[in-house]
Order: sequence, then C-alpha cells, then structure tokens
Amino acid sequence: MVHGTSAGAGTGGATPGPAGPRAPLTRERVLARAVAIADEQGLAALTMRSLAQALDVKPMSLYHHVAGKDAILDGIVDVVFGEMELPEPGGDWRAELARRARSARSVLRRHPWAVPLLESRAVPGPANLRHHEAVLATLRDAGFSVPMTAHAYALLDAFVYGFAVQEAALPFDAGSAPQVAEAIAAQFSSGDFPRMTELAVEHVMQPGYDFGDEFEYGLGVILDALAASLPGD
Amino acid sequence: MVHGTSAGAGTGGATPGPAGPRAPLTRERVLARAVAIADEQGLAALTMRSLAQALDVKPMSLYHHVAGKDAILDGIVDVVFGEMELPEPGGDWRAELARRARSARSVLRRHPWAVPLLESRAVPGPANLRHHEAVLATLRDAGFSVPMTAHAYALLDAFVYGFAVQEAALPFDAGSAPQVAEAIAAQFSSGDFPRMTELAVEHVMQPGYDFGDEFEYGLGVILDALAASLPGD
DNA sequence: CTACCGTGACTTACTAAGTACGGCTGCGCA
DNA sequence: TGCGCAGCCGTACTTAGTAAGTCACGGTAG
Repeated sequence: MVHGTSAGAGTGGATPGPAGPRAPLTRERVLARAVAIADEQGLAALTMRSLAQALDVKPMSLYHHVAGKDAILDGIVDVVFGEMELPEPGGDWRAELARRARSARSVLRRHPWAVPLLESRAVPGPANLRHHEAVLATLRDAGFSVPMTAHAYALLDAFVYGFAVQEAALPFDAGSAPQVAEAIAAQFSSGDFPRMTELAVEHVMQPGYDFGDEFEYGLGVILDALAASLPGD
Repeated sequence: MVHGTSAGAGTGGATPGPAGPRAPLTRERVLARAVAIADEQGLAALTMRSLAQALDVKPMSLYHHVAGKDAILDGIVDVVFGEMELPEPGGDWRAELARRARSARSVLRRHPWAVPLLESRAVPGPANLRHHEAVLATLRDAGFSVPMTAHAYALLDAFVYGFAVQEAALPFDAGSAPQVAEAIAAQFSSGDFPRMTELAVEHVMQPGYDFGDEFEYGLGVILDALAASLPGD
C-alpha cells in the first residue's frame, strides 16, 4: 500500500495526479481491466483479488460496481461482442457479412478466453443483442426469407464460433508452430496415425501454411451457398 | 457416513455385495463418474470432493488414479470423443461423414459441458486422435487432395463445434422453449430489436420449429460444396 | 458552522475447493 | 513369517469468492 491508508485518494477525487491516485473505479474500468488480465494471463488468472490489485483497490470494493464474478464474466463477453464490426444492413450483403465474420474471427483470436464463455453465458448483453440484430437485418434486407435467414444465421455463426474454437485449441502461435508440430508428430510417428502425419508433414508444417486461410475457404463456401439460395440471383 | 469408518469396505474388497462395497476404483471408473456428475449437475459441480463422495471414497484417494483435476478434465473430454461414431474410411464418404457429424453433434448435446473444454485442453487424448485420423482417412480415401482435405476438415469441424456451441448456449430445452422465448422477447419488445423479434415470433416460436434442423441444412451445404470440389465428380 | 446522511472503499472472516504430506492396512511374494 | 507396496484415509495449507460490518469523505439542511 504505497498510497497511504486512505488519504492519498481523498484529496480531490477527480485529479489524476502524477503517481496515479486512480480514477473513481467504474463498471467500465473494472471490465476493461478484466479483459486486459484475461488477455495477458489467461482467464484463470482473472480473480477478484488479482483484478482488485490491478485496479489498486481491495477486492470487496469491486462489488460496488459489479454484482459478482459472474457479472464480470457476462460483462467481458459483452465487451468482446462490442469490439466486433457490425454489418451494414443496407449495403452489399455478401461483403458486409464477410467483413463482420472476419472481424468476429479476429476479435475472438485476440480474446481466445472468450470462446468458452460464449457458451456458458446464457444471458446476452446489449452489444450481443445489437450484433445479432444487425446480422439478421442484413440478411432480411438482402431478401432472404425468415426461415432462410434462420438457416443462414445458424450456419454462419456456427462456422465463426467453431473456427474460433479450433483456433483457440491450436497449441502454438504462428512462430512456434514447427517445433510443436514436430513434437506432436513424434508422438504418433509410431505409424498409428498415418493420415495425420501426412497432413502435418506434407501440408501444415510446410512454410507458408496458415490455418487462418482455412477461414476464407469456409467463409466462401458458406456465402456462395447462401447466394445461390437467394431467389433474385 | 453410513457405512462406518472403514470396516464396511474392508471385508473382501472385490465382492460386489448387496450394499455395494464399491469396486476397486480405477481410472475408468473415476472418469465415468466424473462424466455422470457433469451431465447431471453441470461442470461446476464436478469437484474432487463431489467426485470422491460419489465414488464412496475420500478425495485424496482419487490422486492414486489421476494426476489431478486437469487430468480428469482431459480424461472426460477423451471419453466424450470416444462416444462419437467414427467414419468408415472405405465407404461412401458423404454418408460416412454425415453419420459422424450427426453422431458428434448428438454426443456434444448430451455432454454440453464438453464444448468449452474442447478448447482449453490442448493435448489430445487417444480417442481424439483416433477420431481425427478416421476423418482424415475418409477424406483422403474419397479422393481429396491433401490441401483440400485440410480445407474440408477445418470446415466440417468448425461447423460441428460451432453448432454445438450454439446449442449449448440455448437457454432452454425443447420443452420450455416457448415460455423462455417469450420472456426474452418481452425484454426487447421495446422495438429496439425488430428483426430478432420477427425471427422469434414468426419462426422460432412456431410449433414444430426445431433448432436441430438447422444442423441438417448446414451439413448439407458443406457436404455439397465438398462434393462439388471433388475432381472425379 | 454543524448535524446528518449517502457513497464508496476497507477489514475481517467464513466457506468451498485443490492438493501436498504422511500414516495405516491388507495382500502377494520370498 | 515377514517385507514391501498398492491403495486408501486424515490433516492441513493455500487460493478464491463473497457476506457483513466499519470508516472516511463530501454535500446539504438547518
């Protein structure tokens, strides 16, 4: 405790002094820090205590701004949704949905801890709702029927989420891919898994391979299929 | 503790008597119970203590069969993979992959807690490896090139996993769908989300709607696209 | 100027969970 | 018969979430 018992923050309350006598601690600040901790040290490192310490505050103070840890998890999921670009309902639906899908993928790649949370948090936040609404509006404005919109929506989101799950499960970042792949390959070099070995050695471990390219392939397949089902096309 | 301090179980050790003086506690038994607990009470209810109690054993005894909680999580993920039907590499690739996809979906629906674990467990278990190998072999035997196999594999699995994420996020089971949907609809009946309301009221809440049907649509789209990319077709 | 009160942060302490460490017991083998 | 080991248990330490009560400050009414 470098700022004294309580006198440090009490001078004005709003003056952001040199040694940073901390801003008044809002829900937004709490969630932003929580996202930062999860990004940097993983979701497991996000505890009420670590979060409080990062905000230069005692754990129980957080409860004045969020209802509890679950509320924080709900909140940071919605922060993540808020970072995704929304499609523009009026324009070129294909381009808009592609842009939105790529943005969602890159956001989920930046926050891989969010992927498992998408599932466990049943109550959607406002950014989540806005996001879904924009996608639905884009599809409907493009001329898709309601049932076809449901199909398209489910398929697109399944792909985006599923791809995020796969990327999050990749044990290596781009730089260390070869070594790790080799280590894994060594595990099943016994010949028990010839097809996996083939794929790894002949393709995935080759220089220039980027798993992210699979995203463009899948996205193209899906958007092509949707376009083909559009009556006016 | 109704069975006394320790005398109850010590009589024979192997005789599965009437009051069930418990089998010798193996890794398999531990994992099976863990799966059962997660199925019945959710992943959060799976603790070393609850697991031990369900096995009529003290917590620390578990550590003689599994390295720790993480090992249990790895283990039950692999149990889940083991429940999925494998595709037959020789046969009709489209039918085999469809069967495998449907099986995977139904398994993940039965064990929704497994979906977030798929992501966080980087080290694949034996059933997982077998599963991937079988899918890859089916694709290669069908005539897909190695790069195309990578595309197909990523797309198929992204869809299956993503669909599982969506299903796991559904806040209701089939029976209670209408009420919950109505409650949610009431939340945004303010008119802020007209497209979501439209979709919910005109389609999802209609009798006979089953989100699972979206799976068949998406699966068909993907398999059609893969078939179209096959040279000999 | 003073009494009052609401807000926000702090202190303490309880409970649940994972697990390290060491002890006890009964069975197989020499 | 005795010895070692596998399997189980008891105790206790550590971390995490959070309930409950307390304190300091600032604004406002009298």
